[in-house]
Amino acid sequence: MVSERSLAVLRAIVHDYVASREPVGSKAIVERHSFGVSAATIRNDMALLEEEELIAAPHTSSGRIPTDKGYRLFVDRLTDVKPLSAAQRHAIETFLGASADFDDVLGRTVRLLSQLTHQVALVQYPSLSRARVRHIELVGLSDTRLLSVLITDNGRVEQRVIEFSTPIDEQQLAELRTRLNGVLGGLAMTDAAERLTGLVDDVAPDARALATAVVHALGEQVLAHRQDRLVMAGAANLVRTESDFSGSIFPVMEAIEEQVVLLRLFGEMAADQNAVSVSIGRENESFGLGETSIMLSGYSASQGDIASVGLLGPTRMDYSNNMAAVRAVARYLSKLLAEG
Amino acid sequence: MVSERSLAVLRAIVHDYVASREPVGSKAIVERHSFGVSAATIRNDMALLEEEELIAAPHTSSGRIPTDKGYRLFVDRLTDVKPLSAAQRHAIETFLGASADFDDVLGRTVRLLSQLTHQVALVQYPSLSRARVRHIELVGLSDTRLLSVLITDNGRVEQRVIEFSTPIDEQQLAELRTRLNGVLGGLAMTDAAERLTGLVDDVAPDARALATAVVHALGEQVLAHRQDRLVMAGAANLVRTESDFSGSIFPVMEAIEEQVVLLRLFGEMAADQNAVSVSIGRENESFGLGETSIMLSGYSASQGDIASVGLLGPTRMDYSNNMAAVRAVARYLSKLLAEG
DNA sequence: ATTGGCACTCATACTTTACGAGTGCTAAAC
DNA sequence: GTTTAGCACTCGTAAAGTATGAGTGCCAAT
Repeated sequence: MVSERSLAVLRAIVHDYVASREPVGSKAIVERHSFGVSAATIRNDMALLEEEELIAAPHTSSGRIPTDKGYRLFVDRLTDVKPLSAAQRHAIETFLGASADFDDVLGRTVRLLSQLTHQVALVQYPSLSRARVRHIELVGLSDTRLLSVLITDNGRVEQRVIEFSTPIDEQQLAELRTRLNGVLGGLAMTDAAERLTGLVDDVAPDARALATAVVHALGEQVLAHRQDRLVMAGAANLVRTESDFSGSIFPVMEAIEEQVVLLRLFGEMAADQNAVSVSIGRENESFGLGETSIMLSGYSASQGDIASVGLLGPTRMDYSNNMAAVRAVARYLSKLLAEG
Repeated sequence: MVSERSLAVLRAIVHDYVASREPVGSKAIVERHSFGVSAATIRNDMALLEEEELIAAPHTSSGRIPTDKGYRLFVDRLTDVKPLSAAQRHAIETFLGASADFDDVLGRTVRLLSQLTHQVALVQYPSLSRARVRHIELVGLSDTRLLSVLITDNGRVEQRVIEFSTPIDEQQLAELRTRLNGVLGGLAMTDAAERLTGLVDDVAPDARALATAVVHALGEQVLAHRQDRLVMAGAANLVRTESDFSGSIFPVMEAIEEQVVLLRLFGEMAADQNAVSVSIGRENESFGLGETSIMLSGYSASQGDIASVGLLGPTRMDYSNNMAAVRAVARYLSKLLAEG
């Protein structure tokens, strides 16, 4: 069992190592923190911590650095979420205050978060499932190409091009548009999706082909287009922290750009709206991100659709500060979207 | 004056240095290329090239590497644009073939180009000026918030949220929508912008406030929203080539993420549709990109709107291959957009 | 449980030495 | 005039040896 003081020592080690990037030794601890005991005592505590695999030595005779397990314990039990500084609060309000459309808000959000934390910030587009259909527009682009635009009541605009082998009949198109808006307008997406299936049957046979294709495309817009987009900012920060990675940051950069991996990871991590969940180091190994930590929090788009906002960085990061920033930004974002 | 053979030597040096990243010496040149002369002769040529500042020595007694001026000469006069390999052609067609909407096409384009060149690929959104208004949709999001959606005949969808201090009258909104579509539908953007100004005067006084705000917002959507967006892919490639930079790539990454700098740079470089323009090393110093080369070509969106597509990477890059790739992708992109 | 003392470890920095790729120059050959 | 062989010289890099010192682990005393 690890004593209370041992844990305090762990906290000190995490703190100092994050700040200095250098393995911290017993002597440095007694100097920088007021434990009121000697270095030898700290050494005993450190031996304990090492036995528990909470800290490790990069080489035989050097200071210790926290292990992933150490960070985990630190995050779960040793850090109290300190409130943001006044300057940080102010930054959030000015940065997100003057907001325009949805895309814009998410864009500002990631840039803000990456500035606050000096890490790569990420935000996921919320699923459309709880939004309501506000308007559907069908616009012919050419004889055989059609653009369907789906507008939701929370300001999202989703578009899609539909290709036909035979020319589109303007008349049929207008009827279909009216009909779609009449039937689907105001419905929640999930309900709209259900309604879509039955819709084709009522259409005059000669307009059947058109209707089928459009309905199919809309269905995909609503369903398949679930939570498959991320916005990112601050990739340069990954370069800045490059020395925290044992190898190259190339694979990490690739994973970030690929998005697919991150989306899976986001999916697996719970997106609690009132907490910040953290995934540390090797916990992300299966995603090729064994040396990075990801932290995220849920935010609610209107109607209670929940998506995630968070950040990614080297395992050695300022968890305390970053968690506070993620939490604050997530809350502010929810608030902002609820107002709109 | 530099002899013909000296230039051939420069070509060899550029080629070998780009391939190996190592300063190339006289001996290596006679080994790898069949000049039919001895190393000493090559040395004489190299002395000439050095006098002309086309090559330089990293340290007194080592091989030579091309200077920016050397690359410039190489690009302007020594490289012949080789056609792409069959595999590359194939990649372009399969990658861009199955295209959906405009955003999607540009997204695929950058990813493709970054894969072909192993550099950071960039593509600029074309201005809307020559596109035609296809449809304008005004959708109330709440009492005081309005979403205006502008759809062009080439499939672009631009959106904007407009905020009001007083509640929106649904009736007035419907009228305004009908009127806007009636007046602007089918007009080219530039003409539409002109028409907008006179439009407010004809509106009933009590709807004046609404109309003014909407017209103002639309004006901005059309005009201000000119060429201010870039899509990027392959940032990881910058990390891969990190060793080609003397310092950190951090500032370069920042510039790329900032976009503003790049957009200025894009603006200053000519966007010829039939050529690839290249800006090398110190030529970009004023943009904080003194160690990178940028190359781009124009592509035409429908109706002859021209924007740029290209790439960015370390000065030491395979200009020959990359120029071919940029040119091919730009052409294919133009063709694809013309068809659509 | 804590502490001072002390031997031991080992990464880092520094110096020295050796090596060799590559140049520049000169004088001879073509 | 151009090309070439020869050779002295430079200088970065790698290898090897040496010193330093931060930091540990352990033990016996408090």
